[in-house]
Amino acid sequence: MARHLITSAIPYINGIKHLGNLIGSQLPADLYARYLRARGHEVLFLCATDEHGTPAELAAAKAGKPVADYCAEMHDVQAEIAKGFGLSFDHFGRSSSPQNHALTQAFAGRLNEVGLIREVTEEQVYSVTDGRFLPDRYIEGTCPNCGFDSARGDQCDNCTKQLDPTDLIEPHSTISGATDLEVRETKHLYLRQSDLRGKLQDWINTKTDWPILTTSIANKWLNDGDGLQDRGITRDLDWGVPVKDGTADWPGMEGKVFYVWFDAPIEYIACAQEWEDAGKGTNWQSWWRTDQGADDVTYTQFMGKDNVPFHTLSFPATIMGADQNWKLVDYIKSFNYLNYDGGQFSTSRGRGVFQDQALDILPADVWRWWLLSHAPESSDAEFTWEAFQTDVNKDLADVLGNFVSRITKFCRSKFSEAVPDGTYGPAEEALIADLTDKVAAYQAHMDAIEVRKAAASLRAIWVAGNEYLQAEAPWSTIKEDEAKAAGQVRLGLNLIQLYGVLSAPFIPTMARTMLDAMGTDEVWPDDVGAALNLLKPGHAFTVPENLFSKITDDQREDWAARFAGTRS
RNA sequence: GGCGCGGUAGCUCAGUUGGUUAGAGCGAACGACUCAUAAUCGUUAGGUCGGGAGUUCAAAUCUCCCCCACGCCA
Repeated sequence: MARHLITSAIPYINGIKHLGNLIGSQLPADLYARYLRARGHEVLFLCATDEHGTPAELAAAKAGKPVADYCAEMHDVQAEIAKGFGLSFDHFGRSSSPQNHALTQAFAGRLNEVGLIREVTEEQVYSVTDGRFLPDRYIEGTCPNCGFDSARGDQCDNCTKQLDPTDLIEPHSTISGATDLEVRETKHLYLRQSDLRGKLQDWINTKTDWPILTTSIANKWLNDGDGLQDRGITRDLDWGVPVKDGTADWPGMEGKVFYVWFDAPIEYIACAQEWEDAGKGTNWQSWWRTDQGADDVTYTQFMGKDNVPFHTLSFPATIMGADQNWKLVDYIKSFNYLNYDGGQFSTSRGRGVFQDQALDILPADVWRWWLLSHAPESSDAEFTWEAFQTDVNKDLADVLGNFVSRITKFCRSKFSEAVPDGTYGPAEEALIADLTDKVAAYQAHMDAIEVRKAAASLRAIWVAGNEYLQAEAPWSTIKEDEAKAAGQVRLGLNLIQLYGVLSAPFIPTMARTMLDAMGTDEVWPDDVGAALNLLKPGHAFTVPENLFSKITDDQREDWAARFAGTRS
């Protein structure tokens, strides 16, 4: 038994996420967490909402609510959706928690103490009407190069020329439309990441087993141009973690907050503290401090590719720089994007299926199975309604669901709703040997977090059951040798139990239904032969409702039309 | 413009350090079966592995050039 710390990238607070966000981190993380727990390991699986920054403030303003209230509400909404998808977080925290405030400030104080913080005075555009400094992308005006009237402060989308906000003609705030903009001086803190470049490079170089996607992105940032740059870790905003030097005030930094990308990863740690404070566990330090028991912890992070630079460099820079025995990540599993019907999912245009809508139309397990079996591991993946329909109908209804139906109903009609008494012969021994290999392959893929391959091997295990039934044909056997047929049915019923256990990480609800119908608990089949003898003759079971009803053509067409356009 | 991941059967994808007739699932055709959600099982067809050149006894797999798609950055 080992100890595994697992974190999923924390979703941003401003609204409900689409399916791409789900398969990009939370869902595979949950798969892995469930698998490791099933294998008997000790797991701490954490996630949270990422709540600070300008987009949260703007979303709250749009909703006409104080930002703190807005975030609290949206946190609950996201927590409910996560529950709906069966995400088995040990705690779903908030980056705005008091624990994260204190820890973020403590990290900053420590980094300052060891000389890794420098102060920089820079000029930024201030909007008098908005009462705030404006990030470049929130300023628009006419491009001095091409005359395009909606050029942003960082770049003109029309002629692609890179701009400074001060280059714009008739600049205005995109938040309020205000034109009374002025340039003001403001002071910010920078983390001297460049000082840590060598240490980070050495560390990344040891990670030869990481996905190429992960290390290539890290190396690019370490080596492109002048190499890793120092990074501003503060902002002129109201909503965030107030800048402090540990617990002391930071002269000249009054009224400023830490940049969201500084405090968000620290929430991974603070979340463990929240977990303990919520009474869900004890000794959170034993998961995060190598001097307090975390030496034997394996830490795995899941995220989309856009998050990789922050997890391979910025956050490790914080951890290494602090030099206080904080746990570094052991393995980063990163994902590409899921596209929707030939294009991108678009939150702004409401294109694609959002998580709440997905749960409205179909059970979570259906989404879990399709998304996981098509996880964008090696490249971007493609969601189409046609593929989704044929895949889930085939896999979940025809291969798995129908297997459960045919064997339970056959037993009920020819024997009873109890496991019949019959022995296993050569055919059954051959199946056990075959399944022993297939289960080993499944475990190997799960251990390696090869999500698609694990799904394929699980499916092969389901198919093996149908192959067996087809070859042995108990419906024919029973006509001349009832005892032999009884053995075949007993094996078939035991297979349902086996499938329930093995499938649980992917489709926990259906798996639960299968195990409940068989009246058994979840016991991992370390010995497949023993596992297929778990249900003894006489053991009562019930015939479950169909595990999954197929998606009809009408439903598919309806949904395809409904989610193509704008979300109301 | 720079960089990154890709470009393998109709579709979605596998292909370890280069090595016998390039694989899987879906879809298709045909056949078997009839217990079951008209489900299942089997067989077959199908690819000059984006294009070109090179290295090698041997390349989807290495090198160079080009084309295409997507993404990131400036």
